Amino acid sequence: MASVADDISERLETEIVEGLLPPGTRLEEPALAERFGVSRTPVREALQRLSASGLVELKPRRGTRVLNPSIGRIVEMFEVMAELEAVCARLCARRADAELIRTLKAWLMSCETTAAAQDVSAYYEANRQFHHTIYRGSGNGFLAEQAEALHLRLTPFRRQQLRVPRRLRQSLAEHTQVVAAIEAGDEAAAESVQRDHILIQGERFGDFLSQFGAAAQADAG
Amino acid sequence: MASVADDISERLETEIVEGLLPPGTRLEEPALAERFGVSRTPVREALQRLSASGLVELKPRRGTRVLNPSIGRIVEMFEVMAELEAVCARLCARRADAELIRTLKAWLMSCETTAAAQDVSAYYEANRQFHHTIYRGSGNGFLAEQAEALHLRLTPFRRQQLRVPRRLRQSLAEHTQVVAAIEAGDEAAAESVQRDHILIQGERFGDFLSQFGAAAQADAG
DNA sequence: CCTCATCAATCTGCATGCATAATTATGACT
DNA sequence: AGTCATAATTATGCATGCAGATTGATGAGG
Repeated sequence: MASVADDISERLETEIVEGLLPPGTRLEEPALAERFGVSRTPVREALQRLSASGLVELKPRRGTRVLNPSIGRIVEMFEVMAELEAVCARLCARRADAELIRTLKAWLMSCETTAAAQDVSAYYEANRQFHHTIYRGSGNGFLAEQAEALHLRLTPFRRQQLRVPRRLRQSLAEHTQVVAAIEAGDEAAAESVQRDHILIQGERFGDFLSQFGAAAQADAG
Repeated sequence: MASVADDISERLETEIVEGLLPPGTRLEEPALAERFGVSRTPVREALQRLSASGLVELKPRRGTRVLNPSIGRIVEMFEVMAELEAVCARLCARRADAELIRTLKAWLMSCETTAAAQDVSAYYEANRQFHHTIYRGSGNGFLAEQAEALHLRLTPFRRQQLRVPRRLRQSLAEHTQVVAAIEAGDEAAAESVQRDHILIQGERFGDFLSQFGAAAQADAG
């Protein structure tokens, strides 16, 4: 049922998100076409979609490469992510029902257990589901989609974040605070806690990259 | 320099935004190809981009048509627009310099004069520039791009809004308030005023519709 | 008269070919 | 030897062709 272009788009997307295709990697149509055993046409369509979702950069007549944003750009994206999540949390506090709060608490617990078990990939999934639940809990499907899309887009740069165990504990504490605020219907608190929760990741990213100095400044234009 | 696909994409975009291609219109590749005097290939690419920017809907094997979202969906989009604008206004109040405030006041005055002159299209442009200035004034280029993109995407549905003269006067008053708040550095006021300014356009049915959940799925397409 | 099944016309998705621009490799000149 | 200019190679953008799916049109049956 899924078209070839869709399939290629998905496979490339996961490879980019999982870090197999690092930022800056050039994606040449003939090579991809041969690799997937298809012609260039569906490959081109797949690249178009990835370009639209902001994962790759498609310069006219100059080829496609995995997006390699500057540090400043990434910080900007985390800022927007923080604001989107803050809005979701606020609307969630306003509109959430008992069912959603139960789901939220379930994922919170899942985050805690996977973190305790040092299961990194399971923690990532639980964390993603936790945030996803808040997006959906906003009661605004469009907002949820936008948040999900940006979350995905930022995944390649969030990957290194939670290697620091102390940050992970603090992150769990913030999750608990957000759930409490949402359950209490405290919109302002939910918004504020969630915004800072994400903003810290942006700052952490800056700290992380500053270790590498200007080398990471390799801008894709 | 601009590729054929880019050109077609832009032309279709303006036609959709300006209402020449109403929501629900089917876009057939052979017809467009003949109309623009090119082959189907660049037409397909153009449609892909429009699909990515959310102006058209591209169902596999079932063709492309101008996006015709349900009322509930439009309300959701306006709600997100309101939140994005609110964030821009808040950051603008925090970071704006004298130069930006001068520009903002200039566009505000342009809005007033074009409104007084009943020049609808000129007013639209002045209004767009006014909001655009706030986006840029946020100091976050990524945020500005997102806001601009959503603003464009909502244009077909905002077109009928300001036909009501009373709404137009109120809109101008709200603009004045936002500028005042930004100039005073009052982040909370700027955020609040701007959010309501946009929310009124979406008619504030967000809370109402969220209670019904899937009931808002009554899609006309 | 209306509903449903079958068939023709049309459109979409993918493959392939070609011209042009960009990238890389090579050689001449300072 | 280093730098610049030139040529070969490669990739991109668009045109064209074909198989399969979808749309609607036509005719049979209730």
